[in-house]
Amino acid sequence: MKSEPQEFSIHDLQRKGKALWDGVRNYQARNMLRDEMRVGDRALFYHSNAGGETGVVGEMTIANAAYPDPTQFQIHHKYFDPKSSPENPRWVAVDVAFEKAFPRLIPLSLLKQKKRLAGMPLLKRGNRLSIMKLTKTEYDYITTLANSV
DNA sequence: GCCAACGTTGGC
DNA sequence: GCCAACGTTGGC
Repeated sequence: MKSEPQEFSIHDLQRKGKALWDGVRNYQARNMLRDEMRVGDRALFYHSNAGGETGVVGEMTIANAAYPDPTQFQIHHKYFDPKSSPENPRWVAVDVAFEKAFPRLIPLSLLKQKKRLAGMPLLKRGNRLSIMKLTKTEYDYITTLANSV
């Protein structure tokens, strides 16, 4: 799950313990939040658009299944969507819980070097989704990298 | 700041 | 439904 660290970082999540993962405004990503995420699922936290600090930074778990993203109804919020309504909400959010911050960032450049990660949507050309599935094998391998880099 | 690659909007 | 224009994402 991607977030720009200047917006919301792993350290923000660490401080809060639990947080609303809001602002997803892409249908494909929304469908994954809504249809595929269950309480207890594990997720990697990815810092996007972070200059030299772009990459995977930690782990979290899904603490609450998808429900309507409250920010879509807040007129002055940057995630406000005038086309959405409480009766017919368009966007959903989940709650995430902090698990761990890696001792150091796993840079995107390193992920790209690993042949066994080549199938990850994150590394596919042109992919801009902020929510992506990964296999258990990929997940475990990345957490291994976190401990060995 | 640049720009490729998308996604969305809206005229027709 | 087509498609041009525009907006966004996100790596570099």
